[in-house]
Amino acid sequence: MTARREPRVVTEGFHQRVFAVVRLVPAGAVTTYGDVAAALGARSVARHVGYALAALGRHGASDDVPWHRVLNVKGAPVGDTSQRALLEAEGVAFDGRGRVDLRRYGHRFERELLWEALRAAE
DNA sequence: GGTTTGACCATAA
DNA sequence: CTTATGGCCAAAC
Repeated sequence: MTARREPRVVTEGFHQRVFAVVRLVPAGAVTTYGDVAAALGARSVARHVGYALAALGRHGASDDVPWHRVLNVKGAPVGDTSQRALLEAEGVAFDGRGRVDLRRYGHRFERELLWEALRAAE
């Protein structure tokens, strides 16, 4: 019989869910592409998180999404240089190499809130 | 409608 | 530290 497909993470509402997760990150905290992906169920979709956020600019629906709080796993901003200024304005400190201490500023997603946000995004 | 390009991460050598 | 590879796409050209 045909092989059973395991549930995918990147489904039709993927972009919406990425945005919903990013919205949970409060000012003064940061997260990473990998963490967002993990919150959605699979770390390997980190790339797709990037794709979704890149698409965000095209769509112009980034009003509610604090995209600047998303860093790469090294704790460094990706892309726009204004990202650093935005974070510093929220009280996030950068080290000499332009990196953020993720252990200090990294946001921990709570399951309850995550559920709620994801459910609302559907 | 094929080819190109793009906000990434973990792992191995 | 660097380089290479694999991993669930989707929009623009």
